[in-house]
Amino acid sequence: MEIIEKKLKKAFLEVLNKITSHELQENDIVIEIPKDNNNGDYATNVALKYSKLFNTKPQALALEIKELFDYEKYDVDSIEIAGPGFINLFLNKANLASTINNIINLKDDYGQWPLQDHPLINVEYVSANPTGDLHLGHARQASLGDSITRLYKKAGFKVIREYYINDAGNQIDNLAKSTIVRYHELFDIKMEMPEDGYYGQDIKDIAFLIKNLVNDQYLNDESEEAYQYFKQTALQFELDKLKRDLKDFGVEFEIWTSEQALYDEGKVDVALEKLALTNATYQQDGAVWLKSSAYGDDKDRVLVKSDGTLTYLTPDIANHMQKIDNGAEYMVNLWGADHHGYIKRMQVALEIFTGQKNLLDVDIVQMVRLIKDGEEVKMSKRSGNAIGLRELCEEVGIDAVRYFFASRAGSSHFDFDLGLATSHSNDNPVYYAQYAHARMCSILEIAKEFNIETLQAELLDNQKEVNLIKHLNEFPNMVMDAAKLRAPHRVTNYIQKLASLFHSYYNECKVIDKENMALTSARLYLLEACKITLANALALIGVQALEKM
RNA sequence: GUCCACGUAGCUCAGCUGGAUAGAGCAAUGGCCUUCUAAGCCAUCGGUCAGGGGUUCGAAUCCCUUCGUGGACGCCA
Repeated sequence: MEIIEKKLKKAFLEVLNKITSHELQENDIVIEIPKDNNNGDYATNVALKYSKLFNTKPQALALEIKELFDYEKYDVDSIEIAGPGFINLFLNKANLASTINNIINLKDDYGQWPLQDHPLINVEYVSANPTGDLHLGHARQASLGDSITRLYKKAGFKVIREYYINDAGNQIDNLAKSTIVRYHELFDIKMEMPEDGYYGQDIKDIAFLIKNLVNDQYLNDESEEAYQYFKQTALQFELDKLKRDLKDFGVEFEIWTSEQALYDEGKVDVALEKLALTNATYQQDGAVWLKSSAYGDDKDRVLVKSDGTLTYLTPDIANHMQKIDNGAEYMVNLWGADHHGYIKRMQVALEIFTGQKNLLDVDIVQMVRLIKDGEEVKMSKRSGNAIGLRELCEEVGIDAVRYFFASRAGSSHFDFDLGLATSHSNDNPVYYAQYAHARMCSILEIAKEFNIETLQAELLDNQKEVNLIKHLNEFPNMVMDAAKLRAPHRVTNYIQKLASLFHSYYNECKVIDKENMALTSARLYLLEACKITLANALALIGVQALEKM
């Protein structure tokens, strides 16, 4: 893959190393596309950045670079020095033609980087308790997590997607108890809900299902068998619902790790034993503690409670150890903001285990506030009628929800205005991008019967055409940057810009001109390249590229 | 109280590994369909980048500090 920026970096590196003996690397050179076309097709600040290092003035250094630059080799028409010492490049058209041909040849693979020499990355996200419906925070995590893993793959990283199911612990007992209460209600028997009971409609649905299956068989049955039946049935129901909702949302996982299975397979015990061997644990007040404070945590953490049961941390450590056993060499977790304080202890636990730091990065995804009529809609577990992922998709549409969540950095607080998203759904940015794609398809459809001539890129001399090509050319770089930063909103920014450049071009230039097939052909090549790139970008965030609207 | 994140246009947010005049969408105002899809385009309006200091050729961006918002500070998960 020949990228113009990369070529130019090499070019400047060559020149700079001629001027001085300082050993600069390719990464030391920054090539950017100026906002103003008058400042060239590309620009660099190397003269400003390194004049001090070279013991000269920016302007003088820039002038020297200009003299030594190999114009022919790099298809550069001219260089201008501007402002305090910016070096602005004006490209020759040969560069633009190669961009278009390259995209059309690669098609779906445009933007795909070769497999990187980088460890296998495990990305865990959503991991909501199987005790109710997915809420908007989960939806945001699902959208971001899925887009991040798609970006990783496009950037050439090996990645595995994981959902950790908390199917053990108090919340599952509360699920079972809540189901039992609802089941009895169906026979007009009033029972007391557990303190942290679940009040959602889904629990009533499970109770109804159980009634249909076993009728009154488990009424007032306090046996372990009956309890296990309620628990397992409810769990299975919730899990199936989770998987279905996520799949409908376009979000899938290679691995579903069961917390209970970690217990059953003895992996939690093994983790505890291994930790004990490192001398990083101690006994106090009848509990087993992890010496996490010695590694930068605020305080030590309990692993085994004095009643013999485990804290949430312990099986989660086993979970992360299993990831490593399964080949993960780098791990990323997306957690809700309420788990913020939990990051350090997990990183510490992994450090104690492996002796390595920086194995795990945790990205915090801030909560989503739902706004309706200018006021926050309070989500109450008790009321059981909160708006979740499924309801939101039904009202707004999957593409719009995915786009909306992908377009905002997870670290920022996010108010989701339901009124805006529903009543003004036609103004949603996702339609803007999809409409651009549909328009491109429409023209290409009409032009299907034409006899297309070979590409003469020099005919594409309209400024808007040049801007489009330059933006298309940036796609692979955007993919790599967005992947490394785990920032899917860079993709939506890219999409908005591409759609905007295209819509603007569309209104200024008519693509099809039967009197001038050479120009028409050139524009059709450009259009095809735009369509491929836009579709590839939309695929990164799981949004459909519509052919018709 | 301690720790972390965030604070950019009326609203929701980009820009933050320092660069040229701070951007987009929505909202507001005025134009553009006998012409490849008007879910579009063009123009206008809109900013003390929370406040204050510092670092330097240059700061929304990096550092310090004050204020504000959210979150975390369990032998809950």
